[in-house]
Amino acid sequence: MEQSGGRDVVERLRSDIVSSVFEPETRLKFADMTKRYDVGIGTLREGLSQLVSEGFVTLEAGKGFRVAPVSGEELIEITEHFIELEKRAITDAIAHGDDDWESHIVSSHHRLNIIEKLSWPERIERHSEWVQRHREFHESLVAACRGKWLFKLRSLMFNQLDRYRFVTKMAPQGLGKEKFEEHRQIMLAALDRDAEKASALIEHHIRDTSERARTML
Amino acid sequence: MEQSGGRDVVERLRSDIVSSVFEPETRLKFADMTKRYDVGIGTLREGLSQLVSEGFVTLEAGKGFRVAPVSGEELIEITEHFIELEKRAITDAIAHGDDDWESHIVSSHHRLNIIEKLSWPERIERHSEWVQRHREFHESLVAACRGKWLFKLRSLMFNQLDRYRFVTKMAPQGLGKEKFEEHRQIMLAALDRDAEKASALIEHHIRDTSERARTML
DNA sequence: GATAGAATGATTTTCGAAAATGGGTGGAGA
DNA sequence: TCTCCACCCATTTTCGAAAATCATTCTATC
Repeated sequence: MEQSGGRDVVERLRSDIVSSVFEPETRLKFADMTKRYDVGIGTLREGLSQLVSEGFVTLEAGKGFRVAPVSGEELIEITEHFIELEKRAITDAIAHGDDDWESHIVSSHHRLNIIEKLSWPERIERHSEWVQRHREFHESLVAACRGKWLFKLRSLMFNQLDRYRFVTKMAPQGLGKEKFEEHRQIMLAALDRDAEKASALIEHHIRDTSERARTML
Repeated sequence: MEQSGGRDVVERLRSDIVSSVFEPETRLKFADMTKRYDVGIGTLREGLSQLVSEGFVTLEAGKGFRVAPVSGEELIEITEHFIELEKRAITDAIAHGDDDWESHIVSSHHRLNIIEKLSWPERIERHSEWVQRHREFHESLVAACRGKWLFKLRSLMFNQLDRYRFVTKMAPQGLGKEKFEEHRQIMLAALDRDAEKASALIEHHIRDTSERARTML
């Protein structure tokens, strides 16, 4: 089998930062990183550099890379930006989505469901998979929106929220069941082409999650 | 004198793309680029990679980097996003700006003025400087906005607009004088703490420029 | 004892050579 | 004539060694 190759080192890095494998403000030294991810210095540098643009990492000239800090203030700001962008995106997607769009929503929701139905220990075991599928589900909802930049910007904000969502995932279960139902409701509203309802549901879904995250920060 | 060092290779690259030194869709080969910018392959790759996140360059795995395409549709979308973000940013800046904020607006406007007052041939001669000072002026207006991400996102959109602004700059003069006055009006509204007026002026300023650019595309 | 400066070690940053990949040409077989 | 495959060249992508930079400790001098 072909080894990782090193093309998805960015994803692994982002995943590790989101999962707090590296805590905020931690220095990311090349000596350690190259061993951990089994790639060369140059490749790693390119990856880190990309994460700087995404806001996960900071770069101080001459001092190297660090994991970007987190704060309640920033969480609030990111949440508001995301909600704003997402509402516009889903409204447009609902207006212009075709059959492929609908079917992809259904399939990605199903994939998310499979993990969300698992027992608690199994679920945290496969947490990185959950992150991936959760991202894909929300992405599928707005996939049909024209507006390349609208999509880019909302994805930027969504990825940032992943960092903060993580803290709520490690908390005692109970909120899982709620979110489970919320996802279903959002899907149904989208398939029903009810933009108003889908927007409202998403707004509540996101804002509620962020609120909980903020209290746990 | 110390040679370039290679830390601002990103700015030179962006500047060359904005100025259409490399036309859209052009392949950016490392062999040529390393000679042109006098930096190594790795450094260049890191720079290109950053421009991918900013949307100036595209990267197809295995096929290398290309200058991102331009289109009237994208111009419209970028314009609307920028106006939306900029209005929020300037409103917040006007509400919270201090004396330093004001004085920096005045000084950067002055620096822009110096170039805008020049004769036509001199002005296109120093076009890259104009781009820089124009950016700094608009940036100074919103510098006091809290909201790190609001600032980031609006800057992303502003940089994209630079590409499209360029086509209008090469057109026969006449619009120069108008923009000259518009910049002054915007500055006065900001110093007067009139958020409504400043927002309206900026909206018109940007939308008008984009409209002209679109007809010339 | 305090401070500046030099020397040392750790880490980042740069760079070009080597490996991997893609595109294109030509020739053999049908 | 057309298709397929093997080869070759151009280009990208990866990688680690060498140079540059930053932080720290040690020493000499006031």
